[in-house]
Amino acid sequence: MFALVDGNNFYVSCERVFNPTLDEKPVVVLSNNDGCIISRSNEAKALGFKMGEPVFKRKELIEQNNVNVFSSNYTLYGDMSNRMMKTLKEFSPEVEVYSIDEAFLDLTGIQGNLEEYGQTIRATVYKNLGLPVGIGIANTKTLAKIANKIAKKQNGVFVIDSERIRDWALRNTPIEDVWGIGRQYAKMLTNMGVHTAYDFTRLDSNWVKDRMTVVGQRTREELLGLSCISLETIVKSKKNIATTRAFGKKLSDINTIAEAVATHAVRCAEKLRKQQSVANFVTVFIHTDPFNPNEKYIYRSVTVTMDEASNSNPDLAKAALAGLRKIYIPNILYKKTGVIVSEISSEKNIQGNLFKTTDREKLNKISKVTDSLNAKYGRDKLKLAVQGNKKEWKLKQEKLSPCFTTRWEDILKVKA
DNA sequence: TCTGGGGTCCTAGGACCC
DNA sequence: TCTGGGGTCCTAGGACCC
Repeated sequence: MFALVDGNNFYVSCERVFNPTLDEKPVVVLSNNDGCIISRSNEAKALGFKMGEPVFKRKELIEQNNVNVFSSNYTLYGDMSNRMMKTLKEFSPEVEVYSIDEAFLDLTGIQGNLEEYGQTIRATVYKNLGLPVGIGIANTKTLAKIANKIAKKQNGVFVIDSERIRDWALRNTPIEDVWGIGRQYAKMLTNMGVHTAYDFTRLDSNWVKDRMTVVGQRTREELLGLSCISLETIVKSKKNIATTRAFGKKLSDINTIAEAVATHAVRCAEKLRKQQSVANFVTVFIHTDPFNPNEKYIYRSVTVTMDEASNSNPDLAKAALAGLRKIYIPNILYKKTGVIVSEISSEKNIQGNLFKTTDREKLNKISKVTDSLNAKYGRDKLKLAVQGNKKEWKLKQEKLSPCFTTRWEDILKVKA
């Protein structure tokens, strides 16, 4: 049996933990650059705020209802997430951290009533962290997802442990709510009269494979109660790593854009080092505002191959900046840039370059010192000169809450 | 004025090999 | 009329997830 534990309105709930005056009030959390609404309290959902909506389109609704608005504070949410996962690991030896707010637990061998066990998990997470979660339990991950959705509408825990309940759950799950059925497939299926998860299971298996590949076929099997997707408890190293951001305002000057590109490249290097990998390719892209109908949309990108795979800040920044110079066109207002590294392999066995003698020892030492200083004194305390100081490209974060759990100055003060 | 930022997997088709 | 029969590798594009 699998349990899917999922934080309710996770980002909003994290904000509420440290600011109880937000309880029972409409709250929304925005995406980077304060662009879209990406987390909503139940009260905000009731007011009609939609997931992913651009916030500027709902200014009025926000003001009329005194909605509390926050920039996203990933430092806080990430730390709360780690703490939540730690608590969950007390309840199962096998935990797959599926996303920042979700985890699958292997409940094989748990004695006694699973519904009660779920309620105990819920209560413990709430006691330890103040975060509300919903828990779905079933014998396949896809069914656990469905159970989780039902749990949130009921008392927080729902168990699918009989054919009768499975049947009922499938008949009451709209096809677009099934894990693995996205917008395109939902549209196609609805047009054919497939409206619920139950309808989907009635389709011919080969027909499903023809039109939705083996992935769709697996989803169907999982809904039927045949487990095809196993628990993945080992964190796999990433095959691509990206750092991309829109600018706070549109930019044209190459030097300012270069600061952003160098900083994104350094961020990629840090992520590589964290998983003990090196990358061979560095892709840089830059584009104008895709939403402005009055200007031509321009998107340019290039992939630079480095002489040797690397994870050092200067190597990646150098490659990324060389790429930027290739694609940059002057006198254009750009909106966003990003760096993506790929062809990732282990840092333990790097393929050397015959014509280059890299002092890798030295580079690694520099990286170690840089990482430890920055861990202690804050991100980018030690940085490359090309990363600049002006931060003109930085994103908007006008409504950021403090980093309550990760920064000494931000610790909550209580008056007694 | 204003619209996020990450990832993964699968398949078809083309280029190439013998 | 009729045009072999295997393979591999790579890429682009499309689907999905949070």
